[in-house]
Amino acid sequence: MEQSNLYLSVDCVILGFEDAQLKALLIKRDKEPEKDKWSLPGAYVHTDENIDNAAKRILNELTGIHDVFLSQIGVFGEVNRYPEKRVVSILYCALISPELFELMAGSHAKEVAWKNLSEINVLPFDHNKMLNTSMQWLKNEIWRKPILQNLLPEKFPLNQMQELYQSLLQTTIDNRNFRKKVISQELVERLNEKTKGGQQRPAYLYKLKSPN
Amino acid sequence: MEQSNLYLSVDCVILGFEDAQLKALLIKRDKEPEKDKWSLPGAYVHTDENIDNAAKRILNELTGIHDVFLSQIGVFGEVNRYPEKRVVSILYCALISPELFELMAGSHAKEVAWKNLSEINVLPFDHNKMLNTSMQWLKNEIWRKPILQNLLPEKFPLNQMQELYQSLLQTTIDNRNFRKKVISQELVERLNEKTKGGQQRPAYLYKLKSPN
DNA sequence: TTCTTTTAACGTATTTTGTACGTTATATTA
DNA sequence: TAATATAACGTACAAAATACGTTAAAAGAA
Repeated sequence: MEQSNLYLSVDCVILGFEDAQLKALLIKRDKEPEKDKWSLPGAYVHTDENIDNAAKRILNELTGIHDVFLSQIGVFGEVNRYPEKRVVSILYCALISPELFELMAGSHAKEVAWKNLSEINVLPFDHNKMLNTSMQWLKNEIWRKPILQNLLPEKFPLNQMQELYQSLLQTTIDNRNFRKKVISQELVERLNEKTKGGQQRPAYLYKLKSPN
Repeated sequence: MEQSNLYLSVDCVILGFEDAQLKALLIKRDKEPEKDKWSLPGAYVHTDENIDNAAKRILNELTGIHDVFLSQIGVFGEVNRYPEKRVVSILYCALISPELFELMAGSHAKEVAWKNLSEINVLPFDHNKMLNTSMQWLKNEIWRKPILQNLLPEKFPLNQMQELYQSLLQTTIDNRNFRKKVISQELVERLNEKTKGGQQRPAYLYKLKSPN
């Protein structure tokens, strides 16, 4: 046999947007190596398990998050990326709205928490590289519909959506051009409802248009 | 241990363009399963081997091709994609000009040959899916420079390049617009040479501009 | 030598897409 | 009802993509 002793894992970069801040979901590891360090949620793929399903399972077991749209975005297979064993990892990414999900640490996660991207420093293994790859991927894919699914609440005003895009892309966007774009590309649909309780003119609410 | 007995392989879709035809490089398998069938070149990744390097090594061992720019384009990990064992495969793709490379079957390849895409029917395992994924990837990536590196001869007339694009994209392209595009995007550079021996007006030769 | 055939080379007008930019409208609170 | 805060919107300009027909240079035939 040409090959053996190789392990396959999945790691997840789950990005969340809340209070105009971009956050990533991390777990505090409850096992070696790097025990007690914060890292991306990840675990081994079972031998009889489809990789996409493994990603969903692992994310759910570690963090309690379920039913999110996970995109496979890369393979991380450097020989020494993980100590002791050769572990090749498939990276998945999702963008979600933290307020829509309840966190529950499980399996080898001692804790789960959202961390502001700006506060995240050194992560174990090649997890920083994974985070960077995810951010890059996101900038390329952000105008496609399915990615937004779990990111915004069901109904939202356009300026909230615009702030989200600005955070993700790290730029400012002209509000008129932003409106034109999301409407012409049929990303959103205006509802007959407005925001309430603000201290100023209310805004129309929108919802994501389902992809055709 | 949560997982074991999982294998990692690499498969390669090598596309070539010759005589205005798009071709794929296949090997005749010299081992089970699917012995004597034509399939994509592929083999196991070694435990102590970087995946990109594995792709280069495997391609070279099976087909004799070396020094090509291989792009990683996907992970194929369905549980039953391969009989008997769980093998997850990483797919690599390259586009090359057949005339620039000499083929030499080796390792578990009994033969190597270019096959017109139109002649390729059922391939073993999920190799048809891999081929489709490659074609799709290619349509998205075709305007980026490095992909063309080994596809055209060193010097070529623009109409040859246009035919190539038309084959790959399966459309017709207006020749004036095509010229405008490749020049404005600085993909090519005109040489002070013309084609010879044709039975009509000679064409200027171009070369690929090296990426900055 | 000139005429015919074949393919190369090229420019302009139009449409579509993206960008820049300032004013008016509608709610709340004082 | 006046002041404040934010939502909503349209137009002019630039850049990119598309559609389209004519002239130019060689080879081969008459």
